[in-house]
Formats: sequence, structure tokens, C-alpha cells
Amino acid sequence: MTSPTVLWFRRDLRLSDHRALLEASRHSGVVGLYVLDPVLLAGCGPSRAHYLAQTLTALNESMGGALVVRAGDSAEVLAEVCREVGATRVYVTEDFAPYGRSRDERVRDHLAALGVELLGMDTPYAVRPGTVRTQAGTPPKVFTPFFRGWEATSPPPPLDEEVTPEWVTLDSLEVNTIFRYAGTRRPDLFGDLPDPTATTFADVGEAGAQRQLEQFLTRLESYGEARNTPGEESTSRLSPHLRFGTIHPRQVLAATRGTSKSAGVFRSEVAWREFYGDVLFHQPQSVWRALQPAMEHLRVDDGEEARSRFRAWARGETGYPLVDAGMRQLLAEGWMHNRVRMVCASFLVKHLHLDWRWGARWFLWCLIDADVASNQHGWQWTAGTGTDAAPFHRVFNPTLQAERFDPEGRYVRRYVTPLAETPAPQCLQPGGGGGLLAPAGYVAPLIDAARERDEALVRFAEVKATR
DNA sequence: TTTTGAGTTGTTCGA
DNA sequence: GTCGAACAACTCAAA
Repeated sequence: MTSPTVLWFRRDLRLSDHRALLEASRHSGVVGLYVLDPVLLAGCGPSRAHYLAQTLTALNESMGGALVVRAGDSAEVLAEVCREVGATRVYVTEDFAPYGRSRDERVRDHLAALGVELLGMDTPYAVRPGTVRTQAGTPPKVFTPFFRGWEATSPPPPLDEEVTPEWVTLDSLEVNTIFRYAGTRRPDLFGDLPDPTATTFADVGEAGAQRQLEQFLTRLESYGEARNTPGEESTSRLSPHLRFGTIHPRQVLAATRGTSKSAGVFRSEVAWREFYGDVLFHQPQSVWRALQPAMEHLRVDDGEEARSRFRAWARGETGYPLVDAGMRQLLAEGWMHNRVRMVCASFLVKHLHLDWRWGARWFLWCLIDADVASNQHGWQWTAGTGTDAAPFHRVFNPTLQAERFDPEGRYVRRYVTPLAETPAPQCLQPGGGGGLLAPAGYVAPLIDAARERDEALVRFAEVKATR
């Protein structure tokens, strides 16, 4: 009997279509390990911590209770586990985010000194970051050339081989130990803001991901049209599953392949996730630095008054119903519809004149699907600091967006409860219609959107003039 | 090397 | 109400 191997779970919390697990289980028993990393968990807000805990619980159940959970520095935990069982090989799905890459480098060196090999394979993407190139051999910097190259790259098909590892059990912490480490580094910026409140989730884990995918397939053909309507269930809702790897994108792509307009639109949305993973791989500094360096000089507001505006935004009290609905959905569910994410982000940057990093931090704290590549680059795109040479005059009008994408006010009235009885179109207007008809319990507009739009254009012009 | 066409998701204004 | 143009140039990718 050869000694066991270790499968170190990270962003791949599933058992099927798992290449590293398949390799790990070829010749011997497998220790399935999850490490509670205090550094990673420190910035994880309570809703995502609950989501992760439930995902790990589901994984543990599907392993017959054999999941080994340990806490501490990854290098030390891995070394200890390998020593306990005499393992000389650790298998992982490669991680491409900056923290994961440097951590893995450190773990690899640490284990090598002990005669243990860290074997990375597969990725959380359909196409491995760094693969797609322009004809000149450079990484694509804008989406469309990336998308062309990405579509021309055929990802490996999902594995349908059944893997039945012989799990090796060891002493393990309870999954709920996670709450001892999660959210210990709450930014001062957040002040007295409430934390996101969602603690239970439908359709978690690998089986949950499959159910979500099945559900989505029944509405795939209307996706192209309906995906921008936040008031109805029209998107895939797969983002948290892709975030934690309870499903792999290649399986999503295989299930949704087709030539219809909607299938193509959905594929391009998956490709955006891949594009941002690729950009982050090539430019790891872009987590907190503008991709367009000149934009670091954009004048943003700071100080106590700016912070109180930030907190009004985060609480969903700007007086702009669509923005407030989105921010309240985020607090209540740990998730927000993508169209509304853009409107809320645009509002923070272009109407409140605050640093995009403030908003990105809040989203990272609150979202159950928070992914550093998609979140930061989505924010940069909206802020005009990102990958495309953003036409800076592109400022979302929060009222017009509400009228266009939530004409009946279904979304707004669902999340902004003081507006629940206010009919459209009043419920879409600043202050919920304002004046004497202002609904009780709702707030007056924090700012005048038309005026602040002009102010944003002035500030963008300043950047252009000084470079 | 130079040139050309294009670039997720928008808004406002005036005809 | 609808529609096209203007917004202000710049970077990127490919020919």
C-alpha cells in the first residue's frame, strides 16, 4: 500500500469534474483537506462566511464526513498533515489570484524542503489564464480580441469519469470554526454600517450548483433579453458556485452551448469572468491600482463628510430608488443583480465622487460571490480606470436606468420597503416621487444627479488636461 | 512602420 | 415619442 496523497481544496469545492482529485486518487488513499487561512478569512464578511461554511458542510457530507478542516498558516498545516500520514504529494487546482499565487509559491518551497511535492493542475477557468494571445503574441488588453481568442481555444471537456477516492480521515476542526477567523479585519471606513444579514442559502454545494444550472437551462433562451431585468429571475445565479468551484465553468459552458443569440450572450458573460482572471494574472497590481495610471490623479472626495455619503450609499439611503434597492439587496442577500451593480458603482464614483476602492471594498465584504478579479475589474470598468479606454462621459442616470430596466418598479418596491405601496413610475423617481407625496420612511435625494454628473465630467477633464 | 477601424453594458440634445 | 449625432479623443489590434 502506497502512502496517501493530499487533495488540498481551495476554490474547487466539489468532487466531480475535478482533475486534481482524479490524479490524487489514482494510486492510494486521499486526505481531503481544507485550510482555514486567517489571512484570507479576515476580509470575508459574515454572509460569505456562512455561504462558505454551508458549502464546506455539503462537501463534507458528500465525502461521508471525511473532510479534514485545519486552521493556520497553509505551509505549516500542509507540512503537519503530510507528516501525520506520510504523504509525499499534495494535489491542488492552481490558483491565479495574487495572494493565492504567492501563498502557493511559499507552500511549494516549504514542502519541497520536507521532500513533499506540490502538484498544481487545472484551473478555475475554462481557459487557463495567460493562454489567450493576440497575433502579436501579447496578452489582449480589451475584451473583444480576448473573446475571439478565447472562443478559438477549445477547453477540455468536463470529466465524466466517476471518482471514488478512498478517503483518509484525520483529526478535524468543526466547519463552524470558520467564524472564529472570518471578518476579523473590518475596515474602519465601514464605521457603524450594518453587516450583511444573509445566513442561509438555497442550493449550496455541488448538488445545489447542478440544480441551479438545470433551472437556468429552462430560461436560457430568454437570457439575452431578460438578463437586464432585475425584477425577475433571469440570470443564472451561478456566480457563488463559480466563485467557490462547486461547479466548473467548462461544465456550465458545455451545458449552455448553442448557436442562439441568448446562448452567445451568456457565453460572453462567462468569458468576461475569464477575461478578468487573465488580466489579473498578467497585472496582479490591478487589485488596488488603476489599470490606467493617469486615472490615479482623478480628484476624489475624502474626509468625514465623504465617509458619511459613502455610508448612506452602503445602507441604501441615497434617495435614488434603484441604487437603494441594489444596496439593500446586497445587505439582505449578499448578492446583487449585475445591471444594478453597475448602476450602484457608477453612482458611487460619478455622482458621489468617491474612490472606487471604497465601493470595491464594501462589495468584497458583502458579496457571497466576491471574486477579486471580477469585482475589482468590474469596478475599474465602471470607474473608467479599467481595461477599455472608457468614454468618461458614460455616466449611468440612476432614474433613467430604473425606468428602462424596472419599469413597473417590481425590483425597487421589493427591496425598498417604504416604497412597497408606491406605484410606478413615482417609485422610480428620486425620493420616491418627492414633494408632499414623499412616502413615509423613505429619504430625500442625497445629491442632485444632474449637477453631480457635470461635476464628474469636470473632474475627468482635469485628468485629461494634466497628463 | 503606418494606417485604419473598433472599443459591453450611456446620456443628452435637438430635429 | 423617436432617432441620430455629439460627447473628446485615445488605445489597442490587426491589416
